[in-house]
Amino acid sequence: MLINIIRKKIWEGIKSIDLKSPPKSKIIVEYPKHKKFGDYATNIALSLSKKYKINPMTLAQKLAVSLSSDELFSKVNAEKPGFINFYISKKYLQNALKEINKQKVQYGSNLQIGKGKKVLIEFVSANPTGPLNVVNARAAAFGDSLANIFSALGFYVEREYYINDAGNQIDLLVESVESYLNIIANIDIEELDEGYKGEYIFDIAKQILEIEGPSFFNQTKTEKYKRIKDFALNSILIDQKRALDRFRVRFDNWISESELRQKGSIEDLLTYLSETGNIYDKDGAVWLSSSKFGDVKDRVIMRTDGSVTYIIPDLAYHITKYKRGFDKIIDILGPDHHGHIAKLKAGISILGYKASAMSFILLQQVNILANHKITKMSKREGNIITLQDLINEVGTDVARFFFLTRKPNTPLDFDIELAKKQSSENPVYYVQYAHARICSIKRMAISQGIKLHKFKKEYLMRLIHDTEIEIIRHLIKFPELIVHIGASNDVNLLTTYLTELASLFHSFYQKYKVINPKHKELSLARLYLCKAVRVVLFNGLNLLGISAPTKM
RNA sequence: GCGCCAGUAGCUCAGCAGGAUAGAGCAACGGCCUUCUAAGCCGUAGGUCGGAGGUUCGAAUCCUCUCUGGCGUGCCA
Repeated sequence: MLINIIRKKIWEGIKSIDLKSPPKSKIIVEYPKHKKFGDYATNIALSLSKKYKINPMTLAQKLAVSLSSDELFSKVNAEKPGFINFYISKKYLQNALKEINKQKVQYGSNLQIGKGKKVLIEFVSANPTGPLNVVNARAAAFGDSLANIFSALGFYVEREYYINDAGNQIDLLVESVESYLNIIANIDIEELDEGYKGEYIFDIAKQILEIEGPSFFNQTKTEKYKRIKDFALNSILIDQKRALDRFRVRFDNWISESELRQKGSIEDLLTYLSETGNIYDKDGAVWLSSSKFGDVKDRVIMRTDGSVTYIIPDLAYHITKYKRGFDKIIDILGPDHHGHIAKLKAGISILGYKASAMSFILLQQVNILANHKITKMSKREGNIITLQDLINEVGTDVARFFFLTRKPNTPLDFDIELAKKQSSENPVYYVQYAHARICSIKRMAISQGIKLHKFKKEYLMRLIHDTEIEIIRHLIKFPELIVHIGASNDVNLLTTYLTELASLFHSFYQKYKVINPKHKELSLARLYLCKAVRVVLFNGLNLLGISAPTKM
């Protein structure tokens, strides 16, 4: 990456100037906000000036002079307070296209970063009590794209979905279905007040009756419970998977809570916890001393009735993540799991695992706006907008892009009406259109006998206009951006980046003609530039899980 | 009460690995299709970055306080 090359050169420059001892501080190289300050800039002279008691400007000038002979730069300037601004030479930029077009789908990848380290990303993990909602959709888009980015950075990534198929909410689900069964069969007309109420519950009840017939009711209570539970869970999970599939999200692992419980992991965990001496009895319940490990207070882990609270199976589950040897464990959580993080971290520390290997990304809520008013959704009440609905309304590409333009921890108002109405003005189309345009140009070029295999690298000199150079400048930042996102999890920066690239390209398209049979060399050079833009648009969209159409 | 998140243009939001004149999209206004797709381009207008202090050569960005909104703070998951 260019940014690292520059860092290295600055470092060498510093050594060549006789400072008493070379500095240990990191060399920060950044993109200046304004073009007139060059392509890259460093504040190293400012940050070193204090330590060495030198005037920052003097130091900057010295460094600038020593670096300006490098052919990578057309100019190296020292500026006002003590910045050093680097202007990349046109020749370097022109030649950078070769690298992009050579690497193609690999461009932007950087396998050296992850070096095969194992990353586990758990996301969505919705309760199997109903269809996926819009927060789940946001999590799906975000988690999947983040996983794509980690893969591009050379990590070994697994996407994981944890199925909470045990606990109170499952009992409630079964009771809800049962009440509908009774209603359909005229055994009872009362709807369950506290139960889940969506149409899907009704459908499940109907299907059970269709399959089992009236003899269903002859079974014992426990038999019926098991029948309903198995059928309902299966049906809901299939539905969730189908929706995720349409959303282009595939999980590597589906981990079932009840299976974990069956394997005895809860008992093992409880035994281990009591051995560590971090649990105690109080008020007839068993408590975890989580407050000693950063939680705001101690938590009940076993109720007076002997059942365990949610934290225990979840902790048991998280231990498997460590045991499976992941170096980096990422949980993407919904807003309601906010209070859960401290407990989990405390538990992990108590058990002697490194809590620092875990990171939690909290997604804020998604409000659905209808008639410009927020509609409160509740799975219990069955009035949710599902992922399926969302895909039907706006499509996978739009929905994914929309979710990914926001950083995770800002709440997101999703105006369905607007998204539908403005679908032709949506930024995703803007980016996709740039891609489609390039494909269109390519088709036209071929039809006019201008073929890229006749391109020669000497033609690159013909790319001299600001707009052209500007595009290349942007293109070479792509790998740097992907690395940055891998470190910061700021997936939203990629959507911004692609929008900027599309904007530069549209501008170029408007200003210059690519195909001109009278100027074959120029045409081929521009075609080559287009190709590189297409590579980056394609790879970027691909990382976001969004299609790159060749025609629109 | 305590904790977390947010507060930036009329609206929705970027920017917050401290940097040099705070950005985009939508909405508004004015232009551009005989030429590779107008789902596009060019231009105009719009801001004391919630407020007050502090750290720094330098703060939208870091720290403290404060106001507003959301969420969490279950022997629910």
